[in-house]
Amino acid sequence: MRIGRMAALSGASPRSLRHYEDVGLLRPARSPSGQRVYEAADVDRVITIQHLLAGGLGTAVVKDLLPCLDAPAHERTGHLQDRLREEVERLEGRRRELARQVAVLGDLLAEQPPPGARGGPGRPVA
DNA sequence: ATTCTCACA
DNA sequence: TGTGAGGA
Repeated sequence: MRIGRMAALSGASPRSLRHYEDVGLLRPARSPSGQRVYEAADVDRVITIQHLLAGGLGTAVVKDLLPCLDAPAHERTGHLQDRLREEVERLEGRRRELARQVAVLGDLLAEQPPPGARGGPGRPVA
């Protein structure tokens, strides 16, 4: 199938599909005229890639996990699981850091006097 | 009508 | 990642 159909079936825009190829996530064949030719079996792969990307993984990480996604379920090394756990830990750490920052900014905001008529909001104070 | 590459206020 | 140009 060509890029248009893959886009429709996977939900990834043609733009994204070309991008995935640029970063090495996909290697569709080419027709003699230069058009990308995708295998029907790649639809799942593209969908999985989108899930991983949506989960906040970088393209480098996703690229590293591709062999796991291609390998038959019975001969997986657990690398995928390890990597996902690693990412979850990293994101949870970030979540805690963000919560801390939200708390700090929240406190600062609470200390601010209500916006008055003069010297309204938006004016940087010295 | 589709897709391709390249480039960007 | 979107958008548009210019060509096949």
